[in-house]
Amino acid sequence: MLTKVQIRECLDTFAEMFPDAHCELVHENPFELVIAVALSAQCTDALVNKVTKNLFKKYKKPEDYLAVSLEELQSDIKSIGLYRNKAKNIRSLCETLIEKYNGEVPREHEELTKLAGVGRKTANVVVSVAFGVPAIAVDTHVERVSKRLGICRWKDSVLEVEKTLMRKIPKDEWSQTHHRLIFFGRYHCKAQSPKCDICPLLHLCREGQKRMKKEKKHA
DNA sequence: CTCCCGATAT
DNA sequence: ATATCAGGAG
Repeated sequence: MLTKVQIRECLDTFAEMFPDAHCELVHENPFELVIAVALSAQCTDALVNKVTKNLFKKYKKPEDYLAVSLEELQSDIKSIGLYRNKAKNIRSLCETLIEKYNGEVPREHEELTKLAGVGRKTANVVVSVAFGVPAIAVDTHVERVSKRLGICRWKDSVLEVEKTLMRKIPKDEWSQTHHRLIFFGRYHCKAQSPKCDICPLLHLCREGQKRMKKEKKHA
């Protein structure tokens, strides 16, 4: 496990590598963000953006998603995968927004998680990106990077990872760090072929050092 | 824990 | 061919 000073070094390095990391899901309002994040489960941001480009032209309000057949909505998001669940969730989510929230996206985390297809991670993204509330959404990248670097433990659950990160990172840096962790994971510390050979944090990364040794043996 | 699932990288 | 992708629900 990394020390407080070592974690500070990680945060500073993330800042140098990705100074303007941000939410890459294209959206113009909280409603579009909720839809985009709900669609993004087990799918790349790039693909979500490709689909929402047309989707957000066709569907502007919650009512619009309820005006078409389930099959039509499925077909509109099919290329994203998990499309049956996601189409069902979006319809249910829109019904709830209309019935309980006057068609608006609620600002409270607890209310957000009551929406179909919106779990803890998605709610964190929405409160953080749409409403400016400090939060750390732990997705596959944040989890992988935190575990590889030793910011948290390998056996930690997603919730434990989030708690650890909140404990070890100053609150006013949560949202920024969250996006930098994602960029670091997405473009540098990748799942399949991490760039350990050029990583500025290799000296404090057990996992990276292990990988480099293996690579040497293979060569 | 399993299932949902197409697109893309390796 | 297989792993992975801004996860959530049952």
